[in-house]
Amino acid sequence: MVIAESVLASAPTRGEVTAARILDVAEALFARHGYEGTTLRDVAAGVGLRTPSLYNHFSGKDALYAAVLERGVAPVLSALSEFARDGSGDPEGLVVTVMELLAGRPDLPRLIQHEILSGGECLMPLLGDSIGPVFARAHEVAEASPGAGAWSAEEIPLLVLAMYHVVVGYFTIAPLYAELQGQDLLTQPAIERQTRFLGELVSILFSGTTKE
Amino acid sequence: MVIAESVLASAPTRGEVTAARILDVAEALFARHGYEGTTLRDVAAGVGLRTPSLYNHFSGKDALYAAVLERGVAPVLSALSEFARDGSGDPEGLVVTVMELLAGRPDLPRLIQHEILSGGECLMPLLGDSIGPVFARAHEVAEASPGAGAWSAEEIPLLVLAMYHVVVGYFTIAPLYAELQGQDLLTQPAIERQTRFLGELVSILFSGTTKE
DNA sequence: AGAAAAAACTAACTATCGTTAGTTTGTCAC
DNA sequence: GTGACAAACTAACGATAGTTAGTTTTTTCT
Repeated sequence: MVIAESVLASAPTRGEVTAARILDVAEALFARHGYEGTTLRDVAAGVGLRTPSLYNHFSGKDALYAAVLERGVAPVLSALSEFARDGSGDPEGLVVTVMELLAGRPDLPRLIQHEILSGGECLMPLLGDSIGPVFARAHEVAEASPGAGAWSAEEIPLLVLAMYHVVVGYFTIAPLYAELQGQDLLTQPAIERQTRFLGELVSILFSGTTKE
Repeated sequence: MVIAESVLASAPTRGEVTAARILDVAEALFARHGYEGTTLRDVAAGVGLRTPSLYNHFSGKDALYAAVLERGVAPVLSALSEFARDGSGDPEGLVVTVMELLAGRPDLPRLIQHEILSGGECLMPLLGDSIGPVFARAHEVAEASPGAGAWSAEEIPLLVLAMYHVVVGYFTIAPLYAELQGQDLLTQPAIERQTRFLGELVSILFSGTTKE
């Protein structure tokens, strides 16, 4: 059996194609109903398969869930790592990058939030050492900002958490907001507005510049 | 044994006592594992009962969940309504009030987040017209602030959503943060720190005052 | 074309879910 | 005390979950 192919890969196997389709359907269902609320029969039906056929691609429900989570979280983590790697990454650029990433996969934030609410036992192994550097870099940026000293050292992590929640929460509350205010937050103009808003937020909170 | 009774109420029936205990256990379990992930057998075991005994107090799992949600969400909604009722409520006071509320019931934010992730179909009937006035009042405050015009009209709802997510998200991510950074966000000093942080955030974002 | 491997299928098992029926225990008014 | 009612119990049902075994179809390689 030919193993995973990289950049110059050959055409994907039939099995790899259906495996990807399974991941797509499972991601949507896990994001909407959580792990316990999602049934393998629903996943199979979404793909157009019978339940046992899933076992030709994944060893079980747990493994499928882990695969969905890993595939979904990977691009975000790599963006975070790149931001924290060299000292050149600015928070505003990170926010824009992450927003573009999530806009293309609006199920991902809900998937991650479900995982976090359930304790994050499946997410934590994936985080590895991608998170620590982000906090470190946030400290650097905050201290080098014009309004230096505005935030105490113990407040920086709270600021990072706050930014995380604002970014992710926007997507998770979109369905409720649609029914509550009759406005779809996931349209392209709405997402662009939110991205602008986040940019201003970062500018105010990290650089200490008041809005003009 | 004489139990603590509310201000002017008669003594609670034995049934009311166990009903309250059922609600307590169910709230904790629903908050941790969500609706689908919580089993009535676990609820009963947590109370020290057999599963069918739950049906002496609630007509089924759905009704129990609805009761938990209603009891949990009521104080928050009344705080929101009071904030929006007369024009005197300031955002900082609201944030402090809500933080005190949630600090006393740290399961509540996770319960609400689970509900929102699942579409909020059970939450929405409870919201009624408690939410609209909050947005309206936010507009008033933002426009009457010293840095008036700093936020455009279309950004005010985003600001309200952002504040909501920062407040609620703090509690939902606490368990993961504990394992990730080895720090418990739910201790009293940590919550007081977060409350101060939120106060500064509101001050900056609503009043337009830069941190000194 | 034909053999071998991959990937679909049918059928069914075990466990556990929410729920119901019927019974026993406990509590309180008279 | 004794009857009446509330609230616990035991036993079990039907439905559905994840999973396995065994079989048939489809693809792939020579």
